[in-house]
Amino acid sequence: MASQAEENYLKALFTLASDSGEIGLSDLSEMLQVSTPTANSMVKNLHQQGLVHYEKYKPISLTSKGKKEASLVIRKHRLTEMYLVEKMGFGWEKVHEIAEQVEHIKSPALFERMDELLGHPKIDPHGSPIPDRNGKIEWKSYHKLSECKPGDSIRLVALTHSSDEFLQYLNSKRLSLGLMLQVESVETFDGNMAISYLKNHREILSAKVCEKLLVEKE
Amino acid sequence: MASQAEENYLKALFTLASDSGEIGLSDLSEMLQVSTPTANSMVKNLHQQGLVHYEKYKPISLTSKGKKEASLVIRKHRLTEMYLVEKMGFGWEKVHEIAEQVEHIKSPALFERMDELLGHPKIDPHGSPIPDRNGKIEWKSYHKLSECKPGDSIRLVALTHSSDEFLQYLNSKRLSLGLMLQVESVETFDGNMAISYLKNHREILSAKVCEKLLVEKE
DNA sequence: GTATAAAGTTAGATCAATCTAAACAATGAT
DNA sequence: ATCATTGTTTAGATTGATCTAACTTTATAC
Ligand SMILES: [Mn+2]
Ligand SMILES: [Mn+2]
Ligand SMILES: [Mn+2]
Ligand SMILES: [Mn+2]
Repeated sequence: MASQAEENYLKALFTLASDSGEIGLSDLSEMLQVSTPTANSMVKNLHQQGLVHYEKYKPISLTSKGKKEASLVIRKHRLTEMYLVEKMGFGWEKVHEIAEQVEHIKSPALFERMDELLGHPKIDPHGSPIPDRNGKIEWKSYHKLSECKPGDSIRLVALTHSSDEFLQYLNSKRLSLGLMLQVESVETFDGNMAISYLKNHREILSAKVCEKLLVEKE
Repeated sequence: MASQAEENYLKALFTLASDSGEIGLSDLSEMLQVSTPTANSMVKNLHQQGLVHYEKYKPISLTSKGKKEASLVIRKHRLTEMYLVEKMGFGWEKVHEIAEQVEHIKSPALFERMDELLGHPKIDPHGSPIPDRNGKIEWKSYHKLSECKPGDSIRLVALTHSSDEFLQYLNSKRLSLGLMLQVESVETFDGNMAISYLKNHREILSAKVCEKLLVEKE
């Protein structure tokens, strides 16, 4: 059974693989806030276990076994976040830290029960897909709000990143997933967008923010 | 912050203190399934932290600081068990193993929320008291079923031990906490007791079982 | 009271996960 | 092609939690 540390490395590798191209040791060590030698020795360990492809000085990647293991940890993480929000009333900005710990609990029954009680949710509170029991992920191709044009009416469905601060910021603007947004105008100079939503809300969102908001055309 | 291992030692020491007299290293090492030298070095470590009283070759005991810490871990354990049973539908025989892990999660908010959602329960699914936020425990003085006499009508309120097997056994006899029991007869030779309950259930319980069932006179 | 048994301690090793310092390899800029 | 920068690896140490083997102290039994 993978240790807590091993599970965190697998998860980090999976995430890095999905949002960048080649993974270097330094990416991994930075993401996990450990030194490169630490990451290096853990990668060797995971290699021994057949979970990562590794050759000296080459980029790192997960084997299919590794991908599956990683997906299952991510499944536990996201089910937990969803459970904390839906069943325990936590705000979406509070749940990541807790899930980071709960994801390591060894009890298939616990996560199966969360899944059932939640009605087999497909996404977590930040709009990220929840892998199924076999580690399969249904990738949706969403658009960034920043790519929308004036007049577009779209639904906010997910976030590309969900730091505490970003979530707090969205809270302060009353922005939440599922919301319909109207793009009023786009400033070509800096990419600022004016959007309106919820009857009488109107906000100017920076390009930096719009890049992180994923939307779906109805 | 106490590590997972440290928390387990504190909890073991607390439990040993409440159900035996003097605590020897061997009791501790046996309870935690580690070697005596391992327990010995951990006890020294906890002593350094002011959590246990320790002098070479003398019995071990928790300091008041240690007792409080231990109680708070037990609080987390029992709240978790209660939450799993009441809110997630687990059987009382399934929850100990999960709680053994969840009790180490560092998130006061998680346990506060469990407590609220449960309506600040005073006892866990096995009838053991849940310490309050300050680690205070309300000790109830229950009677053992084995001390009851024919004709007694009492309520089953707690268990002195709750191993998986014992809980399964109780399940098979449809015995659960809160139930009213009538003592029909007691066999003086071996202490076997005939009890009736739930309209039409009638069972002979061994002395071994009756010792582990705690009851309250209405 | 001494011998034996039980319980506790010390010493020394291991293993996972981490670190720093130093050496080495690949890249890419002149 | 050379060299500097960047990224990777090795070496060696540390810390927490564990172990076994050997030794010491305390308790128990004749
Ligand atoms: Mn998360
Ligand atoms: Mn984690
Ligand atoms: Mn328990
Ligand atoms: Mn535990």
